[in-house]
Amino acid sequence: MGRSPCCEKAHTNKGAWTKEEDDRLISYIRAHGEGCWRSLPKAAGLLRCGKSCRLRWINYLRPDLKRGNFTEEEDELIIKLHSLLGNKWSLIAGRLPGRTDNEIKNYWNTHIRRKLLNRGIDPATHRPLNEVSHSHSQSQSQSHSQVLHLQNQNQNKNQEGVTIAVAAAASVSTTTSTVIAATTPTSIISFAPSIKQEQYHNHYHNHHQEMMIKGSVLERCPDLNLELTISPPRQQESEEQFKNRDRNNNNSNSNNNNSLCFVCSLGLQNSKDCSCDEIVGNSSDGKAPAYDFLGLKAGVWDYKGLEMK
DNA sequence: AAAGTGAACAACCGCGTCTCT
DNA sequence: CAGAGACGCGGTTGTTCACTT
Repeated sequence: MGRSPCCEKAHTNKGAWTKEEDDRLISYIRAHGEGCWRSLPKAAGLLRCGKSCRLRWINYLRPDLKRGNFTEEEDELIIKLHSLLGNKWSLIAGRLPGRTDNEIKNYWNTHIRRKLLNRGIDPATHRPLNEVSHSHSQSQSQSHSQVLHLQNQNQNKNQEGVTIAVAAAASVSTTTSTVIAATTPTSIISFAPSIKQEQYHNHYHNHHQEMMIKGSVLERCPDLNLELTISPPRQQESEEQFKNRDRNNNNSNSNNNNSLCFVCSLGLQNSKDCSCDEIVGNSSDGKAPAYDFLGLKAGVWDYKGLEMK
């Protein structure tokens, strides 16, 4: 049985949007908010498919879009994130305020891909082009699938989910500066409801495979450090316990006053999104100053947060 | 000035996943 | 639990524009 079309194609416009259509869409969403894309076109008086409206709004009309050229820092961040996440454009876009997945995807294909090739790096694997790499492509796909798996699992998260502590420390080097990024070692991914710790171990292979995943990420991106460990679910921790732990984390990092938040690291000091005051990053050895890489505020890496804001 | 070519990016399409009934 | 509808994502295509010949 085939899938029914998302709209009556015979009665919908296609191709470039007109100013009038844009205005209709904007005013409708201003009045009623986003969502219900299927019914939106009719309600807004647009002869468009709901999907098309959603895409137009998200990629072009949304008021919080940044537009304009990508900065060198954004370039490097995209490369880092891509080496970690692969073609998960929406996840990457979630870490770049004001940028859309489509925009980043296009930018990758037109600019960054070439840039990496000029550097002698394979944009698909982030490895030197002259490196023949059967094993590398294997580990690459493995780590990407692991990330994907984490994402998928987390989409099912609920109150009883097992959590996985993630110590993610990363340094993002740019042409103008070096920003050290780190999160608390107790960063937590909320996990699938139905997967208990034992199941997790079965599901996420044995220790050996775990090390391979870590290894593959580190190999491709030596300044990224991902530590996967098991911790009790966040929900099992009382509010007070959590606050205490959070406080301790902050205290232990009181010397890291040089930290930059994510927004500032992109050169957007004084932006409304700046969160320098809230920086909680640290590293287990206390050596690295930290900023909130991947939005890991308060040590909690809610993986869902990696998706579109 | 016109034709050809490639880059950039907006938009479309198909499919996987989630949610609701 | 199954099926249908809705949404979101990633790959691909189409169009426009700038540059070169």
